[in-house]
Amino acid sequence: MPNRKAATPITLAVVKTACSNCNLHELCLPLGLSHAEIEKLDEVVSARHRIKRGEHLYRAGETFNSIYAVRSGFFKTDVLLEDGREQVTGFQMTGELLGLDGISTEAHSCNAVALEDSEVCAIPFSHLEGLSREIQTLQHHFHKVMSREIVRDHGVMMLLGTMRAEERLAAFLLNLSQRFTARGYSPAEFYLRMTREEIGSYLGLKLETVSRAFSRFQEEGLIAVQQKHVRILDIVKLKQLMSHHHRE
Amino acid sequence: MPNRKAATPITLAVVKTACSNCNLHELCLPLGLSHAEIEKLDEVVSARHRIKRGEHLYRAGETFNSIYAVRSGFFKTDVLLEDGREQVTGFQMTGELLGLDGISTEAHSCNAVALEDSEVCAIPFSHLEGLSREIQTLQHHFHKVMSREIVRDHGVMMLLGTMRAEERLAAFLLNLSQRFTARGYSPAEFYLRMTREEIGSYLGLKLETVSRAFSRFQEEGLIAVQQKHVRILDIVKLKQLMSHHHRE
DNA sequence: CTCGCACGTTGACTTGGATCAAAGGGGCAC
DNA sequence: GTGCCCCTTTGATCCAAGTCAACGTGCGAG
Repeated sequence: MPNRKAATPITLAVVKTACSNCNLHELCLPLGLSHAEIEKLDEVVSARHRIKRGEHLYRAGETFNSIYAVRSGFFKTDVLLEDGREQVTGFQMTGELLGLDGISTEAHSCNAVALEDSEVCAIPFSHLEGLSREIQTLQHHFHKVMSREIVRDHGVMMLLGTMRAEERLAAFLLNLSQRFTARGYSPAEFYLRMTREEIGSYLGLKLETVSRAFSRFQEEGLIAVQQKHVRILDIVKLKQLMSHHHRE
Repeated sequence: MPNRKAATPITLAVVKTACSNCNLHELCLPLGLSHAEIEKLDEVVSARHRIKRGEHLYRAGETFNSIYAVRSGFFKTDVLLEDGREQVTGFQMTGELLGLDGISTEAHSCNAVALEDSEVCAIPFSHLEGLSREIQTLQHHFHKVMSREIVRDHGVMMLLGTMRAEERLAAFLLNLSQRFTARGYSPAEFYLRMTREEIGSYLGLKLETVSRAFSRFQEEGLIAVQQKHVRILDIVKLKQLMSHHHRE
């Protein structure tokens, strides 16, 4: 029961971020914190930024200062090779953190691009470290988030290293479905924010292969797809696709 | 209590670890700590374990309690799919940490296997968190290590997602060379501890493809390879291999 | 030391996904 | 509203790596 609402009247001069007013508690950094602890976190989370579709939140090589929590919208992160080859390393949605890769060298090691108009909360990393020396729950949760990123990356390595094209796309769709569900959206129907080429880059496939796999899934009645709109029709078969090896 | 060089081969009582006596300072967790701080870390690093070649340090699904620092030896980590497909997610050598993936769910998410007789220092994770609330340098360095793991994984995703077989093997050899160098070994000559199949699993290739790529490199005078012994003859060309896209 | 078997190499053939090409269609800027 | 360009789909062909097979070989268990 926050009584601070009454304390701050209508004055909205500064659009200060406030984790305590944010409905992303259960997805984002404040998970498990007491109300008093969240208010401490409020002081650390400096500001909210708006990023328009197509704009960079940060670029590889830039100095690392803050990590970012996605308040609303959708991002991709990617790495570029000198010869222009691109690997999308992840897609980030509401409540997920961006910039963890920058801690190691104090410079961002990838690009973060908004795939739709988005808002992020910037969290100066040194402040976060300070606060997590005070609040054990915050420290532990932050470690879990970093570790989860490592586990996620291992999952992608498994996908890229051992799966066939259709398995990869099935895994991708099921992962999206599960993350939309966790955010209160439909598990079976969603809009993709990324192009076929970006999906392909993430999955280690060419855009034509992604497109063909979508068509095949549709032919077989697993999904209904029209451009970026996807409806999952047979989630069971989609899951089975991944557990069968290629030869039956 | 030091001077355990003449370790009796029969009594394998767990030897007390001491970071302060360990020559891995500059690679391992104590990096940047003062002498007094390292002594605090000594109290936390509970014990050293010997792991014989082929034995598991931990298995996917086991409860997570500690992370491990490789004191000597060589490990691989891998993830298994239900249908038996395996993805090697990494190779760990002296001074590197194992088990970071277990923090997120409090259970290990992969298997860690010794590729040669090895020793590890177990670091109970809750103690490490406790100490890193006290010692800012330790906290920050631990965060850097986790972040470095994420960056490394992104590198592997790039490799798996965009590179051709020979580029992958070149990247792999150069990475090993660089890590051996950092440990004071020759940058140009080393023994592989893993089989062609394990290399293949890590690189998303079949063992025959790995073998053929080795042979090709040898034909072209880039390396001399005989079984697990590798000598790099032309590091410049090996690096060039990676920056050219497939078509010239 | 030596014997057996796991590991490695090489060849012939197959194939899944890449490449090249061409033709819609839909969303966004104006 | 409308026009253009990017995104997507689909077809035809190619090729890098996978698969299948057979034969070496060197290491470590005994």
